[in-house]
Amino acid sequence: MANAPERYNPREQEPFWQKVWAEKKTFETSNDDSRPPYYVLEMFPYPSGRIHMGHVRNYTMGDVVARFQRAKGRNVLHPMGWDAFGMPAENAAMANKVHPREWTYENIAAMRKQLQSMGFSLDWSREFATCDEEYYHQQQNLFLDMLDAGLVTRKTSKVNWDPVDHTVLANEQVIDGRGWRSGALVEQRELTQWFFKISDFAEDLLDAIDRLDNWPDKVRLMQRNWIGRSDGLRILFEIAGEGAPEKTIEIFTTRPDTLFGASFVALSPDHPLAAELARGDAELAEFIAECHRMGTSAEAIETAEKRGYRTALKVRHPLIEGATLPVYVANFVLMDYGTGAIFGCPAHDQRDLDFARKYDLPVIPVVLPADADPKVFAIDAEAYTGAGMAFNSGFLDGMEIDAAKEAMAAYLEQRIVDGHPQASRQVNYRLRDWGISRQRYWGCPIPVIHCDTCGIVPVPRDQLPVRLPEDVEFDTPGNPLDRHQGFKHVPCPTCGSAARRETDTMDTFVDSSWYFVRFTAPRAETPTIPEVADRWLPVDQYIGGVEHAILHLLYSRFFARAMSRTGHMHVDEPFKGLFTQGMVTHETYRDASGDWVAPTDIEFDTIDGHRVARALGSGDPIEIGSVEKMSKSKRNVVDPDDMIATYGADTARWFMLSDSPPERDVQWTESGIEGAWRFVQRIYKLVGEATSVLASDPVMLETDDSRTVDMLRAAHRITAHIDADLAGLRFNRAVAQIYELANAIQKFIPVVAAAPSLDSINALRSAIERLIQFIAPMMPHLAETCWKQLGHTTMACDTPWPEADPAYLAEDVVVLAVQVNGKRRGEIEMPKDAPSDQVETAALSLEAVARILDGKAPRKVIVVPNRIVNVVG
RNA sequence: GCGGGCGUGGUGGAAUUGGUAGACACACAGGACUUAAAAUCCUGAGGAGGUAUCUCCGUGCGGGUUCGAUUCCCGCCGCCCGCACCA
Repeated sequence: MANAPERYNPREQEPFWQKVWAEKKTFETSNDDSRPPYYVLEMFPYPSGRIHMGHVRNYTMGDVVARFQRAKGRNVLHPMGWDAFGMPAENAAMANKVHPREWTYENIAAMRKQLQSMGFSLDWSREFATCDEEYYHQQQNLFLDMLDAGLVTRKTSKVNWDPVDHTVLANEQVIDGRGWRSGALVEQRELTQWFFKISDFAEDLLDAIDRLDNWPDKVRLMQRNWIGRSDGLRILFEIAGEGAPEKTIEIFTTRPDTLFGASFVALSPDHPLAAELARGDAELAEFIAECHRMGTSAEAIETAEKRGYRTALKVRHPLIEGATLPVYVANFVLMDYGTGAIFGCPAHDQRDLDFARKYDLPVIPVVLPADADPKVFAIDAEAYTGAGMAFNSGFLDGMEIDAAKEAMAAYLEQRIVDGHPQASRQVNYRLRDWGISRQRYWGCPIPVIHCDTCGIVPVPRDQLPVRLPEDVEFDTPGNPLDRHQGFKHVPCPTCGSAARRETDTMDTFVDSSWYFVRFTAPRAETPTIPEVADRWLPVDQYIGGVEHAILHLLYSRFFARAMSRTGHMHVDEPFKGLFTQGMVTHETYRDASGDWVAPTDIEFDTIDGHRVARALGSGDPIEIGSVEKMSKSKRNVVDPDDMIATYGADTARWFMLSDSPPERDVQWTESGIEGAWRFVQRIYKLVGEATSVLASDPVMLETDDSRTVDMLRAAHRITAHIDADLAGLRFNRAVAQIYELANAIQKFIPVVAAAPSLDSINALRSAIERLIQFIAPMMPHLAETCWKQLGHTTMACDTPWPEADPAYLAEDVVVLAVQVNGKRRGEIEMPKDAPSDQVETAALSLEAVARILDGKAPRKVIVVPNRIVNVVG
């Protein structure tokens, strides 16, 4: 290339190629395509107004996967959309008097432009926002289908109320007793709410985790714990004496083996029996009221001591003739787990022990640790919860815990109390139904009508969608829909009398629980086209932040099941492969007064090998602080737009993929981005040099220079590595391999230039073309520019992925390390697969080995073929 | 408290099933080019000692298994994450 410019200019090249891809519809995906499908998806963004570095990292990874799979011959679906309902739009409406719709769509337009400037291979023809009428219309259809299928329920229960956002939160959305979004301390309120019956699927959601073998173990474990299966026993305790409102109390336990150590029974303050007893006991009523005031925030729970109120009731011990146990109402017993009642065995449960010490109840050890002496074994301040053998326990004595549990269950199941078996096996889950009612405007309206005569009436399908009204006020807190007379007051669809429209909207997590299905047929007039959904799903590779390990991923797994049950598709697990990427971090800086300072306001220097920072302009000293997740409050945010303007998208993409393993946090550094920039320029220069050498006339046909074969060997070896690394999402390792290839080519170019042969020119062409193809998924614009310069008229992104030729991978000579007593003392070069005795002889003949052996014969020689020899002296 | 993960040069990080620790990059130092700087290119480098060949020590700490341990086992120390009155 005669007039090739010195430097690569991304400001010219990037928009150019983006325009070409858009015009050629390069990345638009057809549902009818004979190539095998591959669905790669990154978690779609909330349209906050600007993309951040976390988006850049997330979508760059997804784009590498998409472009790689595309080059490997797959029909790739790689869509993008917007998780567009939610509170921030309403907050903006309140603060700036702008309608949430307007605010949201403006943000989407701005962010779409930013994403497009990154050059992602997205199919923009499938784009939608969850606040699009089309989308929430279909979501209302789904809701009604789920209602018909019995997957939706309405119940009155205690709910988490966020006093700042004026709305209800699901359990999953309460973090450390605070609203996940507002951060406000959550209150408990009694409300009637809509629920999805996710707990119906608890068993299946749990079992199927075992088969999600392309998910991180960490996420699988978190989901397992969240579902929280525990196997236990419900046991009936007979109430002793007369005058009690009931004959029995049913408790739940996972430790029936410790029943002989029971010393009390405790009821939840919300237990119906407790309420009944309180009617005749003012003091108990006061105690229960006090418990309710206590709140259930994490802080309240942690600081609350175990407290109980001793009722007049006693129950008979199920096994010990004549023995009775006192019945307490205790503040630590939860009504919505198990039966709301427990038996306490203080010796083997810390909480029960604390309670027993406080109220001076007996502590009877019934599990003996392996080495303990039964005569002296006693419980002091710590309960024994480990393994051991039952003792003090009648027919259980001598059994290990598991056997004792089983024996107790089998025994009690046979006994009849009050007409029922005394015990029944019970599986309990921590997972609760998913409350989806939100008292907000900017969400998907729940399509039902409340009629005093007909009850709950679904909005007829031909009247869908229930549209969000435009004319709403955000001046007062609370739900604008509830104040909107035209929206709220409607005739009953069944009887025609005056009725009330449901004014709650759905939790925005509903929107994100099926968007990945909708992408397969985004304009369908039904929620899905089942055969199309079945073809694409499950998503082959889903990529996003680990913060969604429970909420979003569990809800989506539930939705896939619900949608399968209602016939919208036939795939139970939505995401075959899951990858959770790390965060983007940056150093933090503070000035003398302790205020955070933005990196753009600082200049850096190196003094005595130490980095020092000064404020731009004033020159005041700045303290370099810890590396933290980029956040506005710490002012350590770097704007992707600035990076793209300065270095271009490819440089930002390359930096995001280099060095740090994708699942770990990556630290954004100025030197790192500079390094990426230099590599972009280096590749460009290398291609320029290679191009001129490739154009030279070969002076001979073949070459006897071994460096040509070495070049090909390296190129093919690296091809194999990169292939495996990209398939396994080990981008940082692929990057290292690409550097090696670039280094090898750089050394090879002068070799070819000095003595161009047909052989060496072909080897160089093969190597440099591979290099460009390897960088193509990572730096697509640079790759296209280079590809063109290498004389191609087709695009790099349309070129099949290069293969590694096994002939070049096979080594005929290997270097084996030689150890003496496990210490490396030298190496030998041997033909591949040389017989062990030859290897041994060669190793022993090494001077260093002979010197250390000092004439003595080795005791043993271990030969690991083609790897290592260890001489044991 | 329960559960899980991590700990390797100045830095980010490599290292198949236990088999040559430190690939690749960043930063650094020296050199070349330049009036000079930037850019670029070349060279060096885990630590200690030695002119060099070389020797010793080295993957948080202490043990163990093994011909051989960053990798497996046991016990500590430190950091990070998740759950948290779930009976």
